[in-house]
Amino acid sequence: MQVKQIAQSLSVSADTVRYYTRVGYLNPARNRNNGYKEYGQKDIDRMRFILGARQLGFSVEDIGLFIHEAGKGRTACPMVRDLVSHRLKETEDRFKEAQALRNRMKKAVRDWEDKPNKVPTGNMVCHLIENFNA
Amino acid sequence: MQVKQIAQSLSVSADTVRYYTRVGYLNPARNRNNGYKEYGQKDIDRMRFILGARQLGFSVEDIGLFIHEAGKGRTACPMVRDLVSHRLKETEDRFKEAQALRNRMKKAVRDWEDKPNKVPTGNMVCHLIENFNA
DNA sequence: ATTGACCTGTGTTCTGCACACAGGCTTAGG
DNA sequence: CCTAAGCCTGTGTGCAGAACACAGGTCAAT
Repeated sequence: MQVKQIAQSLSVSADTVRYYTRVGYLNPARNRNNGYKEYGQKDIDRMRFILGARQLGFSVEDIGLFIHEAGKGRTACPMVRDLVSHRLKETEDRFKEAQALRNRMKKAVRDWEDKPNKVPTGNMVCHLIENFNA
Repeated sequence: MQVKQIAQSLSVSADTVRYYTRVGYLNPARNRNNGYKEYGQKDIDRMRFILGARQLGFSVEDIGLFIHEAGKGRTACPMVRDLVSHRLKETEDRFKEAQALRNRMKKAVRDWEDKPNKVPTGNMVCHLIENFNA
């Protein structure tokens, strides 16, 4: 199974598969004839794990820790539990930040509705932005 | 005024100031003696514009467009108005995505509360992740 | 003059892929 | 048997928006 094939069967790009291979999370065999990477069921299962973890907000590095731990025959579950709360906090922060930004932007759009365009004066670039109050 | 000083007076890092200088948005003079960059009021005003624009979700590249336009003596306001709605949509998307991710993560934490840790079996890395249903 | 603390500019690193590119493979036609 | 077209491959590089590393310069106090 070549890179394109496994990529398609998991609905990701071939580059994504190459990336996870590059960082060592997938370990395809090599075709002796042409040097192409040969992926198998093990790689598919591994990819599913990776994609599942990404869907839960874990970083690629986190996933490496899990894989490493499991590779030594030990349970990675405690690490998963520990890290998820950390990542959840980060996500919560990003969520709130995006929300606040969205609100600022909406306010800007409203405020600007009845303001004119102006030619730049002095060091001013755009009065809309410079005079906007968060 | 050296980089550290302007950075502090605007509550950003010196690296941030260096960055905007590197991309050409700030144009400090050079101290003939030591080659250090010398920032002035113009740079402070420019930095304020940049930071204000960043607060409104504009990309660094967007800001470059505004500066370029204003530099030619033309009003950048129409570009600002055009771009803000585009960026607002992006922000809205990121907001929703962060929200969805947060909810998935919260559900995972709840679901996992009454599930045990398990030693990895076969190609499985962590059953918590592998068996989680979004 | 010399120490030591601080500061500087430049180059490199980060995330998670996407893209560029030269070359190899495969298949249809001649 | 050869060739041409067209897909595929691995490797190397690029991206935002800074943060970090580092060798060396500067400056006040000795």
